Amino acid sequence: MATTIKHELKADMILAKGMDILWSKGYNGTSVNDIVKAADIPKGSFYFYFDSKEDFAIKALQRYFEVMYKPALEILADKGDTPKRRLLNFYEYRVKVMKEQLNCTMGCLACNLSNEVAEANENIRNAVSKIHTTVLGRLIDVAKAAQEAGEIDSSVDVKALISFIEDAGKGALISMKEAKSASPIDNSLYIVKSMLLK
Amino acid sequence: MATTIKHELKADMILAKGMDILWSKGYNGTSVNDIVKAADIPKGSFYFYFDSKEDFAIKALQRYFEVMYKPALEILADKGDTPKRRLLNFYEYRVKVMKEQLNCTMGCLACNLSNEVAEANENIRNAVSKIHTTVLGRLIDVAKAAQEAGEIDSSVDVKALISFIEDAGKGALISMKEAKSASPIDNSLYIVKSMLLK
DNA sequence: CTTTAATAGACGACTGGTCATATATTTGAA
DNA sequence: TTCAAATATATGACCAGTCGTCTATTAAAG
Repeated sequence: MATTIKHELKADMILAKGMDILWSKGYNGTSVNDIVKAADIPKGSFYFYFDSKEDFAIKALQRYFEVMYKPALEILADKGDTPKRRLLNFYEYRVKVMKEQLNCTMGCLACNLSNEVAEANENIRNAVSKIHTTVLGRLIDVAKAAQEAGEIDSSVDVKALISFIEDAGKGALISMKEAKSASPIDNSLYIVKSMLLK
Repeated sequence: MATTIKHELKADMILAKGMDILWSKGYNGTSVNDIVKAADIPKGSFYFYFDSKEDFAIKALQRYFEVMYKPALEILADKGDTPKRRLLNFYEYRVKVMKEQLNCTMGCLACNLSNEVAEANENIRNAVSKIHTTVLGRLIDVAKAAQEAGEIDSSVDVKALISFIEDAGKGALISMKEAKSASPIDNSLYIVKSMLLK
């Protein structure tokens, strides 16, 4: 119905406005007041559009996946390039976004929330885990295709390698924020290339 | 003087009791009440021993370095082994502690605080940065020694490689907490070994 | 007039931090 | 050795403000 669409539209507007705060200040560092202020809505409205702050965070994660990961996954799936090239395009794209779009701040919303509350909040942990499992699965699929195409040596444990590279990327984001510098993510990309291109 | 020692001793006892909460629940997730409850002291006493919650966190980080990193750095400096072997001992020790002592929970206090509040709190960011810079410096020194001893190929950019491995370790801790599993840190160690032993 | 969408504001619990007061402990002079 | 003066430590009630949440009410739509 029209009302439902309108409802979803406004909920998405609140998510869009509030997501950045959650992203930069974290779950416990972000108050519902911060969100309603950013979205310029009355406080009472927040609970009309979301069950709770936790519900908001989970929907923000879903939105994050749609907005930030979908374009990256399209690069990964683009059949115009070889599998290995698509893998590298994916990694390069992420570094580019982090530098040009986010000025080496905020990092990854999913990683931030995971690191902050995964141990205390099972629902958020599951929401993040779902995203990371999906992305990792796609990456491994492409890497396997690269291996089958002879672009990656058959002796390589592709699943282990890609998981490792993905974790290295997450760690590089922590260092990036801590050092306020692009060098950790540049360095990560540099080593990943040397590993995959050797 | 005696009084100062007594003062420091009690402050350290409060730190010891409160550190675990800060470690597992994060900065914003931990209240001063949580700490005084864990340490079984009146609320007023907290502010006799610490200037603020931020001051407590910074001193907790220093204590974390003393308690958790010092033993690891001793392994790294142990002249009974070759440089490369010490490097591997260091990485193995950390995985062992994380599995046996921490049951694959909590991760690294410094990384947790860094990821949560580095962007919003300059003092905590500096405290964490100091720790990570120190540790990374020691690792690079040993890796350079390994290179000079011919244990690592002279073509390798040691600083870049060790920084990358360190970041990979941090990322693996995020995945470990998220997946509630040891496999990310096991996998990280496995790949690091294959990189250094090849 | 009924029903649903939207909102304002109050709710109790909790936040980090302060402070007056009370109790130990140490000090120096008698 | 004694005893007060001075200093260090201990304590929990209390502060103003904020937290996430909810309910009573209004606005709008059918």
